[in-house]
Amino acid sequence: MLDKEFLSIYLKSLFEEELLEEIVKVGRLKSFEKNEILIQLDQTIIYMPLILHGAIRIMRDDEEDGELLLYYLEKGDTCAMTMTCCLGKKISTIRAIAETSGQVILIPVQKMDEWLGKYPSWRAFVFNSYQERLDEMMRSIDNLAFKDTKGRLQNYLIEVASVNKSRLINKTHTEIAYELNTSRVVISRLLKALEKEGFLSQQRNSISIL
DNA sequence: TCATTAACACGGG
DNA sequence: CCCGTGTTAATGA
Repeated sequence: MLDKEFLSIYLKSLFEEELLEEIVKVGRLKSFEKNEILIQLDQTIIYMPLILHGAIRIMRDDEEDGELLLYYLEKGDTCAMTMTCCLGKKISTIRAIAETSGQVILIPVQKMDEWLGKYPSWRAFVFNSYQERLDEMMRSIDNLAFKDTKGRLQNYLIEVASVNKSRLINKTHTEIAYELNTSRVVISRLLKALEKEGFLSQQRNSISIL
């Protein structure tokens, strides 16, 4: 099912030959559909996901306070939370949901550990991913701490447009409110305001950024 | 001032 | 009829 030719299309620039072969040997290809829940809260992680294409949103969960979008994962990314979970053999503190359909390679935890010492390119990849996720988190925190809801909404829309590779955003006000952890009334009001400013146009069930 | 909750009207599918 | 949207009124941080 997994063959080297196929993998090379996505990962050639990232890893050396032998590592690609190992990935072919132990990795499992998984396709996912839009809105599929890939990792649930409190789930034990046994695979590390490597994203070939598509986008996945990572949500932080809080019992009292609902959920909040942390960041998106795209082609070539892997989940930093998963990596810490794997190394510490911990359960997940996040939820991963498919934003679009796509494919991932699942790599068993033991292998990811083993490769760290064996392949420089893997080591670089892991640290790099970690660094990138940390940066993303910092951006999210800045967003939360220093921007008003309108600014957060604008950034959110731009990010969603970017991962979906489309200016059309097929989300309802309710869904957006949920991901930004605010109420729908506010989203409706702000979207209306942004529409008046000429930042976007609205249709039922979708928004287009101009 | 701006967010939240509840309530209601309107319209499309 | 149900859902998504627009709006208002009351309350709170």
